[in-house]
Amino acid sequence: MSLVFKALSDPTRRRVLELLKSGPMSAGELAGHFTVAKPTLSAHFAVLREARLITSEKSGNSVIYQIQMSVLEEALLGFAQAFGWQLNTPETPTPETPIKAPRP
Amino acid sequence: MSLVFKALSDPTRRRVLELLKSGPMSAGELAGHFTVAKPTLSAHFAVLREARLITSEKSGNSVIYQIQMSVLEEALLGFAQAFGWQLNTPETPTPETPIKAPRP
DNA sequence: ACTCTATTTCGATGTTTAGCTAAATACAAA
DNA sequence: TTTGTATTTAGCTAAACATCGAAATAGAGT
Repeated sequence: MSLVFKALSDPTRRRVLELLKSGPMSAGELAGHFTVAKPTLSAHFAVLREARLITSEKSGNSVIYQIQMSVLEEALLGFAQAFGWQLNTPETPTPETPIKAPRP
Repeated sequence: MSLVFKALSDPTRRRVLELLKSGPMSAGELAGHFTVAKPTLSAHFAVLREARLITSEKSGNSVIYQIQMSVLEEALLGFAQAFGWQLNTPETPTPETPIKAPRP
């Protein structure tokens, strides 16, 4: 959990996650959205990977990064619960308050 | 937002927030819950104060710390929204899915 | 095999962090 | 005013971090 929050404490890394939210993307493509040097960005990738927030996969001569939403969810959920809060993700609606299936 | 996440990236600081969740507490009282030296803890307080997650107030010869839930909420809410998530706090139930007031 | 492109590793540098002990400060109480 | 308690500041070390340019690596295509 500390690793996740540490990863989230940098704007560049949060932006990377946001970009990956739309779908997997190569390191180079990601780099196009930032002004920092590629080695710097590569280090950011490493931090995100260390926190298991992203996974990498080689494809040809480029590296495709993919977000791990479940890890992000779990960390935020865990923290929110400690404060009596409730986190609803689109994929995981809370059983107690179902949106669909209105009672007839 | 970065400051908040940075503050949350340390277990001791998260624990401090949890303790303060139950109500304001003096620095000494808080220190009783940790094994780290008091100056170290004081530095943690400074980080939390910098992120505006806590406020301090002198009372007699002790300092009372108080959590600022709104700041925590705002940061987490802002982040959750960027990911299409929804954060429900007890004080701020979402209008779209009211728990109380079932339709007759 | 060579070359081009993409990405990471390496090495250097400056900044930040967590932790400590010892000293300073602030206030209360005697 | 002196004493005692609570908290912070000062000064330090060791470890971690951010950033860069340059070099190394991996694969694709010729």
